[in-house]
Amino acid sequence: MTMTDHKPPAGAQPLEPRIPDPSAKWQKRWNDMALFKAPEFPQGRKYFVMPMLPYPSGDIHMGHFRNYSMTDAIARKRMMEGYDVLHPLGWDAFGLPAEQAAISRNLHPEEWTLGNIAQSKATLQKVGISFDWSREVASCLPDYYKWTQWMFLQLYKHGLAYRKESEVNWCGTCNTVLANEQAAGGVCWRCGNAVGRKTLTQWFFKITEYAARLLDDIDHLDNWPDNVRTLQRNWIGRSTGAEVEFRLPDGTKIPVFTTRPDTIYGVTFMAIAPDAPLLASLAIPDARRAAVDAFVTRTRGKLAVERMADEEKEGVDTGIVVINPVSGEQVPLWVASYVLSGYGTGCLMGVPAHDQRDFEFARKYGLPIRQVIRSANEATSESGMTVATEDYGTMINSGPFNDQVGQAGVDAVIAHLEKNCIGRAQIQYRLRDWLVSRQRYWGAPIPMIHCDGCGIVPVPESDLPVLLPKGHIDFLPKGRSPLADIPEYINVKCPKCNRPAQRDPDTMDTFLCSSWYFLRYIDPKNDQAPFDKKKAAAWLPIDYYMGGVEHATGHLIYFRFFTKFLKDIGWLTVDEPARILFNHGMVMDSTGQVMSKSKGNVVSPIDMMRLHGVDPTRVAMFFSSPGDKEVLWSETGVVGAERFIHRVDQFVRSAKAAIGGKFDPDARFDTAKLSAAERDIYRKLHQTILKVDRDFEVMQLNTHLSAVMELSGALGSGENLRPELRAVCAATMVKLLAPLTPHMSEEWWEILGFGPTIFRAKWPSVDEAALPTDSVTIAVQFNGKVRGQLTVPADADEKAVVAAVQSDAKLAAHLAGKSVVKTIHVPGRLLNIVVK
RNA sequence: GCGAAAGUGGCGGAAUUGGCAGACGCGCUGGACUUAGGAUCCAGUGGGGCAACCCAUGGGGGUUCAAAUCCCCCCUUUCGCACCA
Repeated sequence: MTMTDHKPPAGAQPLEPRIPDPSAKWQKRWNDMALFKAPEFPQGRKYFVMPMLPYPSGDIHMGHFRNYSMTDAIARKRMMEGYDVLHPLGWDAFGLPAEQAAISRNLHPEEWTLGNIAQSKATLQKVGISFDWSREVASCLPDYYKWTQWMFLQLYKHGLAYRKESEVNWCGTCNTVLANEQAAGGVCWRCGNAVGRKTLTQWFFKITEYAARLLDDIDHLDNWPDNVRTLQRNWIGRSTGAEVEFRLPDGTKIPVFTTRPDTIYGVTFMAIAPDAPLLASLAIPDARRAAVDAFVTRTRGKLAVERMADEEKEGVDTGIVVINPVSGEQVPLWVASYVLSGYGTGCLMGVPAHDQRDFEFARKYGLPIRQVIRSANEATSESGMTVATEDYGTMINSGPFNDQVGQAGVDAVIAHLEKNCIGRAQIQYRLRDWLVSRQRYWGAPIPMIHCDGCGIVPVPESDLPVLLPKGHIDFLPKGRSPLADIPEYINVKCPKCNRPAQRDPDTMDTFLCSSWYFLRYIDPKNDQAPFDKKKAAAWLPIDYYMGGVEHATGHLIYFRFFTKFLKDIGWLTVDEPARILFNHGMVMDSTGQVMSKSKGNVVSPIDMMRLHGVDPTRVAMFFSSPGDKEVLWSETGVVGAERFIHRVDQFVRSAKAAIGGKFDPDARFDTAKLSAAERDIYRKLHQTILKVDRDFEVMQLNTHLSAVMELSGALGSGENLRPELRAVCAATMVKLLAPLTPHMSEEWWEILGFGPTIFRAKWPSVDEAALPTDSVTIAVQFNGKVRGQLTVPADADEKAVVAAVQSDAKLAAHLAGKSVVKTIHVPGRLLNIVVK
């Protein structure tokens, strides 16, 4: 990896920006006046805005620049609106790339990480983002990860952290296990390689205990994008149904989950996952033993992607029979590749007539198919079926349940199960517990000790942090944590019995670090607690959280989970962390490729700034598309931005020259005393304020800018305006631009004679009296086609407008020889005359 | 396969949510001023037609006085989930 080169394109002359860039001057002043330093406690109205915690992979790129420029714009507008603003940034500083860098260039991960942080921070300061740097956090520093460990201990104390042996996602490239969310689609989220499986004993968080609340509370996240809410709902995946206890002839229970208890008479086989723990404990008849073992070995050896790619369902008969507790019938138990060990009980009842997967499996192995549901329009015989019928319908061939319909049938079977103690209504979630241990060095050590005598013993809170050992460490992956090979680290005394014991050698998933960092921003220096409860109560929730959709089913679920947990144990007063979530679009290169270091198409904001200045670059980016859509980055757009800024600059200077001395930038004018031209401008000015407010709040900064451009176009040179109005227009335009062009606006504000900073000036408000117009231009349609325009008094009614049409020769011609069927008048918009 | 979103000039994108499609900008064309232009300013710019007008928001149907917007079918693209019983 190389740090971004800041050299101009080959052959280009070193150029001065077209407009002098005042950014350094203002950055220094802001710093000197501590403009962005948030108070400990908000005094008045508060606004907590933040971007998602970035991983410091090198210097920042255009994507970061766009993202932070958006939170910057929000922070600055809120400052002008009088809020106490908290706008912090920190670093998701643990994680694999640092370790990879350590291996490939013999740098300690910490050195590499802190170097990247320093460089990124320097760049962000140069582009003038309004972060309160006094609250910066880095998750890899002991004063931060001490509290990450503390979080782990709280979860453990409350029974939400546990260890279990299971088959887990294993990335052979990264040499570590992965959480389900990080192995979506069977590939590793970081390196993109196929994920394998491995049986290991690992730490898990019982996020499933919060599944219901995480799902239900999505309904209250009104200001989150719908797609994120849908993604989360699907990811958590609630299914309602029943658990049914099938039994072996010897009485051993084989519980299964089903969403269709009404199909229980249609069960013709049972299927168990090859890796289901239950399978190992079953007595398989000798005759079948070898075949079953061979199948299990073969299936379990496959990578997750290979298994998913298998179109054919495969299986083998175990020779075991299972008794249907409702019908009393005996059916064979198969091991089947399509059964997932992690869902439900890892075992299912096969109902081929009414489940497509079971149907395909039954067809392949010649298992019987029995219809037990009759739905409205299907009457095919079992042998003629080509697909399963999964619709609800009337129960048939179902003994005492015959003729029950749909949900009533489901309920009747569940009632029967419960009455006879052979099952119960149940809800299943697709969400799995969160696997949090990682076999790597560069993460927060898991604060647990394994003692032969006492078992698992948590590190006492007073002993935190458990520090990562420094010095010479072999980072080369061996399939176990590098910490396992450091005796000075691993060997400790048991806190309980004081006898020799071992530390847990693993570190935590970095998603833990980022699950609570927003709380640390609130109280970053606290060495007694992760944060102060009163400060948290005052600042939370986050008012505006900005990040990419890619975190919809990972970080954003974990972070909601932590918030709910901390509320439950009395640390927080909110149970949702963020009020507004905004998904920014990506920055792509001009060919539509995502900018990424590995593709080598990263554009550095530094080059752009040097060439064009900070604010023109911001304008070009904001202008190119709305905030939630991607940007295809091209340098051509910046030309328009420069021209626009230049025009505003001219206007501001000439307006100041015309007025000479002091003026009130928020002055109101009596429209009756203005000339017609002035009244039009004054109206335009206030219409612009209205539009800008509306557009800004939905991050449509492209139309925010276009509104101000229109205003600027309408103003022209401004020579036809009285100096007071001309100056107010200049001041207002400068304010409306301030969130987007902070440095230029400060400069203009100073030119206009104000100070010390525009960000303590009042955001413009709309003068309602300026808005009404006395006449409007409306479209005139005949039979829905626009045939002309007409300027009429603003309050003209339909009759008056029709009369105006009749007296307009060109329009009246369309009426000649026709009869009017009807007219539709939309005041201020159009008149449609239907003629025949 | 399932689910979600989106398809508008040469390009980025507007359109108060059913009311003049193409705002604003880039690019392009012409002009002005210039020793010069990657500067600035002015004008033009969806397609067709001398015109009245006609055609245009992926394609095809429909609802409506009126559709980029609502409904149905199809095509394409992007994203998410991938046997969740």
